[in-house]
Amino acid sequence: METFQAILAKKLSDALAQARLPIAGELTPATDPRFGDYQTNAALVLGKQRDEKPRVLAEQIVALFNAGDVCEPPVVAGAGFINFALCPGAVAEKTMEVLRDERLGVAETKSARHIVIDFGSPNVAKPMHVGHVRSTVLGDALARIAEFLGHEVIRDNHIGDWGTQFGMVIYGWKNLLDRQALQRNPLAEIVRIYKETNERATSDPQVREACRQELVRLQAGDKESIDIWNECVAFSMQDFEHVYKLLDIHYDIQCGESFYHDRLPAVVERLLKSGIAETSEGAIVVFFRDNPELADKPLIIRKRDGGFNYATTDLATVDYRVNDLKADVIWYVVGAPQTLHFKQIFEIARREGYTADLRHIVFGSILGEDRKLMKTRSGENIPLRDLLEEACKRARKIVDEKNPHLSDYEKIDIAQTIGIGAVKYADLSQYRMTDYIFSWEKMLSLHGNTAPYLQNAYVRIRSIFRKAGESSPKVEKLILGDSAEINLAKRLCQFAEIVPQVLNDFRPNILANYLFELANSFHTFYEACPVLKSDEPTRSSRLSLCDLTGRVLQRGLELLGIKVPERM
RNA sequence: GCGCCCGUAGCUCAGCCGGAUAGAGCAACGGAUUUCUAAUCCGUAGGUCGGGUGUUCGAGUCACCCCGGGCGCGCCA
Repeated sequence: METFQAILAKKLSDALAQARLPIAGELTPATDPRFGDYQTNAALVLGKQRDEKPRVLAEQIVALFNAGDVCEPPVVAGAGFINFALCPGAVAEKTMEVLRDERLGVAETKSARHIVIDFGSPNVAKPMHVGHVRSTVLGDALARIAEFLGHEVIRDNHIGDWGTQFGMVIYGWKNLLDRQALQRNPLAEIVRIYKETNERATSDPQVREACRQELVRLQAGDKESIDIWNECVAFSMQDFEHVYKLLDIHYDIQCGESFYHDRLPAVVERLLKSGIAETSEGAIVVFFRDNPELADKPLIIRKRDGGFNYATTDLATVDYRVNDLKADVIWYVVGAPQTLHFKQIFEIARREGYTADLRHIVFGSILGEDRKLMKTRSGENIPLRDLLEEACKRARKIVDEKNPHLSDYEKIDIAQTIGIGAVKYADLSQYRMTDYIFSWEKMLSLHGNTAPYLQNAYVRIRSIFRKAGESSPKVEKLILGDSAEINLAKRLCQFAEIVPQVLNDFRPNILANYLFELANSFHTFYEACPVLKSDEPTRSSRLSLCDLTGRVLQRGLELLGIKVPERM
């Protein structure tokens, strides 16, 4: 099934061929309804290339354009734009096609890739906090969309389970652990001993040295150290799993840093052998002398003391993903501060001859109302678990107000769907690069571009079907009489154009924005066009539009990792 | 000091490869409802796109220079 955009683009290139003109410009949705439904700037681009008058070229193109029954004869406007207005009949037919299609018109990609997506990546012995929200939610949404488009996706949780911090954790475990506290709340106790050790180490060189010794023992495979480490990892994983369950997120593999531990020496040896790395001041370092941007920013892959660092791990990770997992694309959904680091890693991978497409998907921070990094009043990171539970609690309050008669069981479920959806949507509806200000009021508002607003549109549709006592009707032909009906139908046909766009530049906010506009179009339709009260065949036609709108909303939100309730 | 990112309505934000008179939501103001969930819709008002110079038929978008904010720059991850 082809989108209108694809059909018109094809017709345009046919017309250009007939006019003996090369393909130029682009065919995009109209910037304003006054210009019809689609527009092209082809004549403007060609005019510039060939030094001819754009409007004259546009007239030539229009004359040769075979509109068929898809659109009205195109119109030249402005400096040389060509505008296309769809025929209502074609819209009705296309909407029927979408209605009959499981995939709602979205084509599978013709070039399926093996994509490893690295997202989330929490640290062991530290609770997941707000800082992990964006990576986790964004990575999951990209994974869902890539999968839907037909790519083979491996979701990898690159857990921080092997850093320097373990020297401190193990020291704390041996010297400061409160067994009872550990039983009550394991992660909190592990965090406590880590923090306290960290403080002591800062002021006391002896403690620092002891921690270093613990780290050496762990890395040498000492049994007691490994046991403690295992226990800490297990406790942390429990916390992660709880959060992932709440968020409805899963991973295909969770190869943390420790997974690569015994591969690190080989990485360094290889790079030394190939001459990419060299010894400098006792450490093994990679220089990028011929790269102006990185010339003064070398990367250490083995410390003077013989220890490896995260750069080494990341290089081993590239190796594993490409050679063992057969990835030809790797997406790193990691915050902006690590931009330089990934430039260095990618550059080394390139020098080693890796051809996989490595992308650092950068994103901004979540800020508190004070415009600073979101923290608790005492300056601590806010545990993600608390944040999500707070979201559900607040959503519950709204459900209690709006729909008190629902059962308790139902309310819990609905509150979770709304609360978690709100947190995710607040993030995904924003361009990923901008820092955004976290606000409960805004994200849980029933007005505006929020998850609850979209969920409510879906709920209203479900309500119609409950009242009708029937499921989607069988119709042969849609009747698009009212302008609200035509607009809604056009909007529904655009879903297939929007979804693939998200991956152009990793912008789920494009999809979020589309869904918001769809919900708007639906509400306008809902106001203007009675469904159940109208006579056949209008009734069935409108019921079909409702059905399709519901399915697109549901699928679209699902691609963002957000669920819809049946009532709220 | 060098590098990267950001600066758009009172507030929160869209605006991908340069395209027509810069758009939403919230807040403000004015209308609509004995409802298919008003948890809504329709309308009004609100802007020298941080500032400047340049590139061209055309710049919020590209280049360069300033201003303001954030982040990063060999032995943490």
